[in-house]
Amino acid sequence: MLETERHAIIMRMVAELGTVRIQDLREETGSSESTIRRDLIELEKQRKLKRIHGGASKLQGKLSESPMTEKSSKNLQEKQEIAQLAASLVDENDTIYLDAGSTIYEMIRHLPPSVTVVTNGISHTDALLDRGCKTILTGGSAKPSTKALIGRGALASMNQYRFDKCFLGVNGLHPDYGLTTPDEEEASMKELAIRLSRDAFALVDPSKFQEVSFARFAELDEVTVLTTAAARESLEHYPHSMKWKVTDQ
Amino acid sequence: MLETERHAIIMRMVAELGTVRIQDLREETGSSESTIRRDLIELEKQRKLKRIHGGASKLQGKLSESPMTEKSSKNLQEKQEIAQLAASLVDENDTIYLDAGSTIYEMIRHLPPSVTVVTNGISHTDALLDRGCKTILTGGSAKPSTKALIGRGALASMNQYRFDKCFLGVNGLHPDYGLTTPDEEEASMKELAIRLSRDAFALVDPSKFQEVSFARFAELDEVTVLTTAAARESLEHYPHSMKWKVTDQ
DNA sequence: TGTTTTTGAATATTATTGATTGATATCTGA
DNA sequence: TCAGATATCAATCAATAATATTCAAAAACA
Repeated sequence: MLETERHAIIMRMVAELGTVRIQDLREETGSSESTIRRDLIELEKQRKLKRIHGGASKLQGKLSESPMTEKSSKNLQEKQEIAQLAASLVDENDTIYLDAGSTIYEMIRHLPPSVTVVTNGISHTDALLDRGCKTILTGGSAKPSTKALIGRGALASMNQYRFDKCFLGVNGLHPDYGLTTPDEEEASMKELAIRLSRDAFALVDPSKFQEVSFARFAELDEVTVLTTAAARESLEHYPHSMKWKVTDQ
Repeated sequence: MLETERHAIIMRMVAELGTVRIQDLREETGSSESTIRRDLIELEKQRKLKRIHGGASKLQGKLSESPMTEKSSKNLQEKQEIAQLAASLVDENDTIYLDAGSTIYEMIRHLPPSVTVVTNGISHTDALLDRGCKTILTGGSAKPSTKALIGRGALASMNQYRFDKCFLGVNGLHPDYGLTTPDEEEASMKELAIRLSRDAFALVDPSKFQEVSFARFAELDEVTVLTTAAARESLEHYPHSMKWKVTDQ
């Protein structure tokens, strides 16, 4: 069994189960415990997972996987629905900001080609250009794990523009803690995007409800939250001042 | 079995399976292990696949390089030699600027991982991050054909930095018309890069000698020209004030 | 025919693996 | 809370597998 094959198996199991123990991986791959251990060390170094006593767990929030290798298909289905709703809010000739991240990525193929898009997601460029959109990247440091552009240069670069709308990914949506995301620098980008936009939208799939991540980037009433109809019942736990938009049925 | 046949088989299997082991390829082609090994080395050099311990896997950051139907392999060979020469001029911990373009791309895998790289070539990011370099993109509009970042935003973004060295692609090198390139906006980027760098280098394969393209971005003596030894005889047609560096023999 | 290129086998070098060890962390039941 | 039992971990080492290198035979070419 090749190293890459083992890594693929490990990542798949981690993605599916959330956490796995070394013994299970040993059986699944037919390799020895030492080898699995070494694999986990390697994968942790690549920021693909987190090692825990007895096994490994997936990184929460962080999309260590590329936009293509998606998690569960249910999750993907939800993301696509929300993304489609988000794209439907974009008007012809709008100038919009798109956050990095896989949920936002799903919006691209529903966008009108006439929009001008500013983004800090390097992975979005191919799809945006294919779609025919005018595509502008913020500058800045490329973050290896998510390929998001961040840092001083990215903020300065974004600050040159103003947007009709911005669309942001979110890792936690909590009544007390507001909108949060694991990376402080990405949080700064989101924060600035909101300030520079006439309207701000957060794409939140139901798994992010009641979750809290590290860095807060917005209060609950600063953005319009887009989510699935399935989450409708959860809405009562949040302040009435919030703005929501949910998908059909 | 012809070399091209084997290469076709290998590429097909890699494309279908994602990863293949050498033994399978050996059986499939009926060639010896050594031959397969040589094929894989060759295909890796052509950036068609990635060699891994025990076999080969397909490139993941691909998409970007495919439309670039590689010209003659002689041309590629020359580019690689020049790129290697260029990379050898980079010191540990340098901060450098890399132009967009395929010749410059070939430099990346020879760079010391300790360098900080600023670039306007979106296609370079994957390779730079794989290499472990600190990677900074200039912002700006993404040009669909070359995936270069250009325009006001790109210039403003680059202007935040200063470089030890910059490395530029060139389309024409002419005794009277200096260094030229087809796109005016890319020319502006090159021009500014030279101004912001302590040392500027142009990578010029021999087919560009005596050529003239649309937009001039530098005089002949503003940069050090890197080229192959094969071009040595052409050098006398150019002013003596120019600085050259040529590959070995 | 002589020359160059390609190939496959042999060998030396390097990387990966799995077992073993002692150390460290977690769990259990008082 | 503690101590003992158990499980997991990091480090090492020998065995194995994969790789690079070399060389001579075979094939392709002129």
